[in-house]
Amino acid sequence: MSATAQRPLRIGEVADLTGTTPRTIRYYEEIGLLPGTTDRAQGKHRCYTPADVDRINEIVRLRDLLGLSLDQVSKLLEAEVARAELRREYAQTEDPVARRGILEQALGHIGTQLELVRGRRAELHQLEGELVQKQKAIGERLVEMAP
Amino acid sequence: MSATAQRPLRIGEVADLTGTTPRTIRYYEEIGLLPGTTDRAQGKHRCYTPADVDRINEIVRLRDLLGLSLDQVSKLLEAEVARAELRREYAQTEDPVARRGILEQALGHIGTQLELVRGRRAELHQLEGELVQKQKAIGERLVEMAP
DNA sequence: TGCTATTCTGACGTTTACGTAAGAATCAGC
DNA sequence: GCTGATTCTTACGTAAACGTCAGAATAGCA
Repeated sequence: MSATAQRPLRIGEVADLTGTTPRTIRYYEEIGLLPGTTDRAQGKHRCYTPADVDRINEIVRLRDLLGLSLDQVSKLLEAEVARAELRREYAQTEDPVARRGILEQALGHIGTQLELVRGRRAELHQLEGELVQKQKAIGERLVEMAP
Repeated sequence: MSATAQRPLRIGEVADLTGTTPRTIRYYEEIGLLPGTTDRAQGKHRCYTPADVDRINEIVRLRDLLGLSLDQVSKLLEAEVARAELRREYAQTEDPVARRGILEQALGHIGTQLELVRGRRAELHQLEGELVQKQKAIGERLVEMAP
């Protein structure tokens, strides 16, 4: 496999990759949005993986696109943390009933997020319609004015 | 014409109608987002029209749906002062060229708003797509599990 | 091993968008 | 004209989401 640079990332690089700042990343860790790198001696540099970058990008998107507070994002992603937990369980159980239940729960969490996104999109659609109406109205007045 | 209650509205009513508070409305006036009711003696109650309600609703929607700062909203709506100025000019000029210019400017502003709304909607569309992908993946695993 | 860039940990500062409280004034109804 | 509800102005308070600064420590490199 061609390695995509497995070198651990430092906080500054991650900040650049996610359009944030080191301070922001530390803050997210501070409020529990990001996992405090559990095995890290006091004073040592934090290091991150591409997966962490994905996660931060996800946070930023929920924050910016849906206008959620970090608290709300946290709750929404708690479902995701729960999913990670569930995946661990999933790998460890053989019981097909349990596995099915876990997957179905995951489906539910994604469903919640989809509802939010679709709701927001519908509102924007409505707003767009009204703007187009205004546009038309003005356009007509312009036409009436000077044919 | 059946009158739709031409009685001027007070700040508390407007707040209820727009899902805001009197404080918020005064604040918007304070920062120039709403017109300081020009003809109002110090200490007298503010009074509003249904048009004002519409305007506040517009502000709230831009704020909430697009996540714009009040400063950005202000710019997007052309600081109320400038708008009032334009309306005055529009009403006072007979020059069709000037009137056309003003209307065209209005069209431009609406165009800007439309771009924002559509852009945001596209981003949400993208996010929705990714969520649906995840959903499908899980769904397939469920099907594979127990047909 | 030494140097320089980056990061670390507090801790206080800042901005936005209001909330809240106080005391006086206004307004609608009786 | 009185009264109770609402509003007025002024001013300080607040929560969220970081910014910024200081002084020490670390990491990568020559």
